[in-house]
Parts: sequence; structure tokens; C-alpha cells
Amino acid sequence: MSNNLQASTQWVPVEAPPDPVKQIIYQIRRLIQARELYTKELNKKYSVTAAQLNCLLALHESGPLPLSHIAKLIMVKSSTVTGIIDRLEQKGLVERVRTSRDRRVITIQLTEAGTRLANNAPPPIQQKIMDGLKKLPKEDIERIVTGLNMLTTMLDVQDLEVR
Amino acid sequence: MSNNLQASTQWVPVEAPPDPVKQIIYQIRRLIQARELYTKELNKKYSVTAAQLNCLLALHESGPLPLSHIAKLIMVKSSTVTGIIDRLEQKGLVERVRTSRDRRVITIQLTEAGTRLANNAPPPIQQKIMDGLKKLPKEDIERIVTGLNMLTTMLDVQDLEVR
DNA sequence: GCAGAAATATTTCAATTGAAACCTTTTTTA
DNA sequence: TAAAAAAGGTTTCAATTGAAATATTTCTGC
Repeated sequence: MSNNLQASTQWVPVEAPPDPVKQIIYQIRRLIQARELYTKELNKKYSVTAAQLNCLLALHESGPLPLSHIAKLIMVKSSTVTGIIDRLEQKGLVERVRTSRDRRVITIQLTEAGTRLANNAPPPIQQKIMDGLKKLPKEDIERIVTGLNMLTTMLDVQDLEVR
Repeated sequence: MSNNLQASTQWVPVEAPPDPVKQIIYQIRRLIQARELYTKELNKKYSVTAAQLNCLLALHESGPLPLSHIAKLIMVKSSTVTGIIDRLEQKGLVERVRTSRDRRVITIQLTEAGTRLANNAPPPIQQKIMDGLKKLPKEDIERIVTGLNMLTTMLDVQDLEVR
């Protein structure tokens, strides 16, 4: 994240845990925190949150989309998307239309203002990660991919049980 | 996460992106989602969320703590902790006391019920990750650690700028 | 064709999250 | 010592998130 955020270190632990397994936990928490701080900063500077920006960019890239499709693209539940679209609509950046033959489907499309914003949009955090990653050698990227893959696979497989 | 969650696949994309950099973004999102789903499930089954559980376990491990110290341990802002402690206090699991000589400090301590719960607590998601990780060979763990390290370092360094 | 199942979207709800403003108390500085 | 700054907590606020319940529409099986 930005350096000033780095400087406001209220939450930064005194030292990183030495146990590698705990390190991973710690790094994941940092990842999530980075995302949270980023969206607040984004909202302050551009009046758009990360989730909203993701919607806008998805629409900009793929054209008008049904709400459920947006949900899949940005990987959140549809009840969450409803709220995000509500706020984007209030700002006049998108609109809900019923163009589909299937009358259950609500299609979301960018307004002119929305398109303008999407064109001059600040980078979403994904972009920041991408920019950073591209500077790394291929082996490192491969390493990160496989590592994360193992992690998420693990989380999907395990069941919730009392120890 | 658990298999039944795997089964309710509304948000699971049709296919994982092939570009390694995009894969990383995707895996991170899955990581975050896993955490979110886990806390909901936890709350449904045990009436305690992940954040609350983390507080309880921190107190159980380290004894009574000032609020600001808890914030550092679980890596969230103090305004967030206030809310979490509020809810734990309502459930009678912790209590606020003023034992410190410094009268600004509020010390949080487990009640008997809180201690009981901490002793029979379901595993926090950290534990699940740890359990899974421990089964992996050391090189893999090392790989994940370094990969995540590079990622978070990257996120800390970069600045928020319009492209 | 019709009853029941499935899909799409919304509403309501509670929890989390951090910023900002604020209060109280302590420490620093002049 | 008095004023200013810093530190610990709380309050208020808006956004995100997913579950559950609901309404509407479409699809399926008979």
C-alpha cells in the first residue's frame, strides 16, 4: 500500500512471527488488510470503492451484464451485488434495464458518466498486484501461484469440525 | 471450506483464469471468500464469529489485555475492536475493567463463561490452515511463505496513483 | 397444460471494517 | 506550572458481506 499507510502502524505487530505456518497466517491477514485499507483510500480520493470499481470495470470490459453474471465475475453473492449496484445507480454511473427476453433478468449497463469514469479509473488493487508481479521472474510468479493454489485447495477440502 | 459450501457454487467462476498473474488475483479472492464464509458458518453453528473467537483466544492465551493491545494482536483498528468487545460483553464472555493505573486504559478479561468457551472452542480458520499446512513438505511451506511475502511487500511499497 | 422445481433478483438482518471526530487522561514542552 | 501534544477508547458513519426469506418468472416432468 502507500507509504503513509505504512507509517500509521497502529496494527502492525511488533515483530513478524518466526514459525513459517504462523507467517502464512500473518501474511494472509496483511493481504486482507491491504485490500481493506485500499478500498477506503480509493473511496476517499475518488468517491468509488473497490467493489464498485470492480463492477464498473467488469461492465466496461464485457458490456451490459445481468446482475448474476456480475456476481460471478467479482466473486460475491448476488445480495451483495444488489447493494453495490444500488449505490452506483444513485451516483448515475449505471442503470438497470430489462432488455432480456427472460423477464427475471435485470441487465446492468454503464451510463455515459459511468463509461467516462471507467476510462479514467484509478487502478483497482488487482492492477496494483499485477503491476508488481510483472516485475518478478517467472519462477517466482510460478511459486506464488502454486503456493496459493495449495492453500485455497486446502481450505475448500477441509470441514468445519470441533477439534 | 466444507463440502456443502463447495456445493453451493453460485459464485464459483466457470473456470479459473489461465494467466498466472490473474490466477493469483483469483486465489487471493478465494482466500478472502473462504474466510468470509467460514465466519458465517462459525456464527451459525457456535454463535461466535471469527473475529470474536480471535479475541477470546487471544485473551485466553495472553491473559487480560488492554483494548489497544488486542487490536494489535488481531490486526484491526481499535474502533473495530470496540464493537467486537461490545458483543462479547453482551454475551457475558468478557468484561471491561479498569485495573490499570493509567485511567485511560480499559482492560478486557475473560469471564468464567468466556474461559469455558475458549477451552472448547471450534478451530479458528488459522487453525484450519495450520492443520492443512502441516501435512505439506517443508519446501512447499517455504514456497508459500516466500510467495506471500513478496506479495505483501509489494502491496506495502506501491503507491496509489492514477495510471 | 399444470404442478412443482429452479433461477433471478431483492429485502432484511447482523457483523465487520476503518476513518473521522470526539472525550478523557497522560505526557511533553515551553 | 500552564499549554500543547499524544495516547487510549468510544461514537458515528457508510460500505461490504452473506444468509435467509420472499417475489417473480421460467423450466421440467408427467
